[in-house]
Amino acid sequence: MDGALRLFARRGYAATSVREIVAEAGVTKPVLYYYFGSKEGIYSEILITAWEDFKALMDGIERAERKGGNGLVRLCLSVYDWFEMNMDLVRLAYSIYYGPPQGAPPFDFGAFHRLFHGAILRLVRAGIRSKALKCREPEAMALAVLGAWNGIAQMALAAPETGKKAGKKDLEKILRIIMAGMKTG
Amino acid sequence: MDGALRLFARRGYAATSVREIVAEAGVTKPVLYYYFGSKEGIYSEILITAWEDFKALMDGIERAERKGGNGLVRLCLSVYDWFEMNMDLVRLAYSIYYGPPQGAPPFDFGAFHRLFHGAILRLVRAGIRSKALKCREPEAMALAVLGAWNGIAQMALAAPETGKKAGKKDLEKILRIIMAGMKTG
DNA sequence: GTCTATACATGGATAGAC
DNA sequence: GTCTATCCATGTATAGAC
Repeated sequence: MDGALRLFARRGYAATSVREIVAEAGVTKPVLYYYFGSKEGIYSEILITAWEDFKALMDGIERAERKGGNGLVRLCLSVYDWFEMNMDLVRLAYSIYYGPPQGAPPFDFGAFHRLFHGAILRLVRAGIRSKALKCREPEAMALAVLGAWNGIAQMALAAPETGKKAGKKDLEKILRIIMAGMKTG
Repeated sequence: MDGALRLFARRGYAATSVREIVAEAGVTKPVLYYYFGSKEGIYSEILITAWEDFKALMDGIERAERKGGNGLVRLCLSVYDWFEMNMDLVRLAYSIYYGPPQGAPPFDFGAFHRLFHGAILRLVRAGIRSKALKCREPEAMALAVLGAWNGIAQMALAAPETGKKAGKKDLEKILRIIMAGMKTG
């Protein structure tokens, strides 16, 4: 599954052949069909596994949040850490969520987006309630934060091409700029 | 070329067959090979044409800028108009620039990005010189603006799935929020 | 459970008539 | 320049031995 994900992320779903996948894993075709049933099968299995992992991460953050307060910036940075450890998955997800399905079976990539977006929105609202933030449009504010996160993540994804190495530090910097206009006082 | 672009954007490069392209255009395969040489040929031709078009747009904005002043927000909105008229192209471009090449021949999608980014950065610096903006980090500021643009564009691209219809108005709103922290006074 | 060998569809691309 | 018919590589998937 790791090898298949790497190939899907680097060549695309349709452009990756079963031959390449099994070669990468050092096995033969019947092995793949025995365990996953089809090319679509291994693809779906990869995504379901990743989704469970992401849900667990967000659950953990949510719990930590309840007993201590973590903050918008911290949330974004934690998710960014996960992103850096799962870049292949995110590359594949982005390319299909925002782009063409490439012949791959349907998958609800929006679920990742909604879970993250929801967490941001909750924190923004909490900030407004506690008067740490002054903005009257929490929805737009959440979008601005999410947009910043996406922007940096995408620069990192495009990095091999551009040479620019966007990272956590840039994310922090931009988040601060955005929030400068929203903070009270 | 229009039909091919539509298919590439909706199914992906590798997942689109020459058969489908010629069927969409109402011709036969030899016609495509006569005019474009190969599947890669028609793909490259589409992208080169789009790139010329985008360059012309940015040239026009640049000229208008020199004699009158246009502003960051206006620039973003103009490019957003172009985006809305070329969503198929942008969908394809995003999916390959940020994602896997899908077996398509190399193309410098970064050029679009650099041209837009450069224009934003110039306007930010001009704003700082004229003391309309107070930020000391023009690079990060430009990234925040570009990120906002990308965020809205991507929500629009994902819209068929999510049902949320992000558009020009949302872009304007978010740009205002971002700039609230950067404006002087 | 894992291999070799192969079935069968579809892919991109072309030959050759008109 | 545009067609019909076809070539050949590659694709996913499986049969059947071990």
